[in-house]
Amino acid sequence: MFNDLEEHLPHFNSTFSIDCVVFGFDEGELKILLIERNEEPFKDWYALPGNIVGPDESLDQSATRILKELTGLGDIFMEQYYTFGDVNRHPQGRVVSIAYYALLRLGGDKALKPLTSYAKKAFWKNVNDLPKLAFDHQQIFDKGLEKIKRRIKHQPIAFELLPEKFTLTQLQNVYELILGKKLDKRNFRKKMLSFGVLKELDEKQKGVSFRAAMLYKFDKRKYAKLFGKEISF
Amino acid sequence: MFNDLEEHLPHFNSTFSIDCVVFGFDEGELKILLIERNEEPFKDWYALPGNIVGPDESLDQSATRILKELTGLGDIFMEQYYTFGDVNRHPQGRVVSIAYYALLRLGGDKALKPLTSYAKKAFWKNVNDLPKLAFDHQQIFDKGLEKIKRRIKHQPIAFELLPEKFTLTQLQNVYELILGKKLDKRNFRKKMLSFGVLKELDEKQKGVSFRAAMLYKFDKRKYAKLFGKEISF
DNA sequence: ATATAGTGTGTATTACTTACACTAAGTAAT
DNA sequence: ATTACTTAGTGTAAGTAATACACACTATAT
Repeated sequence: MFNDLEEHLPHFNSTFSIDCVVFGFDEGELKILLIERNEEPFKDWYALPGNIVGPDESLDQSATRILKELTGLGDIFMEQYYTFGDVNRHPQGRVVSIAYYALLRLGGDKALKPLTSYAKKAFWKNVNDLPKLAFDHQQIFDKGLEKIKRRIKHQPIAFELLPEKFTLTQLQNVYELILGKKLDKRNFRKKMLSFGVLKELDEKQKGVSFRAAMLYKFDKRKYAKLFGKEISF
Repeated sequence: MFNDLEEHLPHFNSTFSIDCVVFGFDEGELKILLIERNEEPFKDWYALPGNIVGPDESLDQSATRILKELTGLGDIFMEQYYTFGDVNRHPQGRVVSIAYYALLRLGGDKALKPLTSYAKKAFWKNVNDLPKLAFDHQQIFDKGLEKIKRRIKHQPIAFELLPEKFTLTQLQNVYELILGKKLDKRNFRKKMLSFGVLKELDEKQKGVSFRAAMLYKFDKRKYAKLFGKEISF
């Protein structure tokens, strides 16, 4: 299939891979998905989920596949954000890695059963309490977090982390965790509601031992419109 | 050097390349640098400058080298912004391309004498009047323009396009061209000056057949500080 | 009934954004 | 020297958005 390449293009043995920073919001914490590696190099180390891009898949397809293998989920919000290509970032050769971040609704306890051989297991870890990571994955994570910090200020991506029905406090929580600072409750609500993408439901939170909060969902049509525009938080 | 790769990593013949969208501002126009290709595929077509990443250079180094070969200039502001990896984007094989944009002070008439064999010649072309481009380079350009539109709103990168001494009208011009809309002169000046990174010089524009404007330069120290923060234009 | 813990609401002040039009200064032509 | 031309340079008022701030309400648990 790639005979032409050998004949015409200057090339050397090289590989590209995808690495994913998968954010999830659960029990008031911002977490990312890590795996424990089952292969050399860095066997038994913790790492970001990632894999080699196959010859017949595009980068986006590859990222989607990796997440599917890991979580069983499709239709996840993801976005490519940076490509890491230092010469020695992989001890076994030249591997350029294209990084994606993903935002995931944790909601129910979705069991993580990686279908891949390269990972022993997968688990969620609070972003403020990460172990030492393999390769340059700490750097990849740092840049990913920085990216969604910027992004959340200008586009309504926070919803991607929440279940279908959520309270305003939960939404505020997501913003506070990503931005790393406290926000004023009244101002937050005023502003959020002013975007006009939230729909108040006739339903309240359940199972809490205090006053139950109203549940909201977001209006997908208006949300899609807003997504195109720049908002400012 | 990359023996390990052959032994351990799944791989196939593949290559990565860098493509650059080099913006320049000249005579009131926003331009980019194009080359006329001297090699197959797409021989004689116009294309963005770009090249294969060498085995011993990082992505940033490679991008810097490409610009140096093309313009003779070093120390150019550039930033990686997206990686294009569709399976069939290159007719001869799998080539993933990491895209950079660069902002360049045109100022004097710097002759463009490409030192590379793959380009017959290089020239500047107004962004609103681009010819048909090779590969997926139109798409790469589109995304690059979109990127600096976003970026210029939040970070003071416009200066990178201007000569050391410039007038406020020139600065406004850059903003208008990138954002693609007219701005109010008084409001623009008010806001720009409020950032506190501009220094008024004791010097005026020369060689114009009308009232000469004051020249400004920007204060690099304050500029560096501001660069870290988010501004909003 | 009482303690507890989180929900939900309004206003006043300040800062920022927008819209808008004329005079000043220099050059070129007569 | 006068005039015509072209761009430079300036202020204010009105509207909009951001911020700071405190207490009563409601559901549950004991």
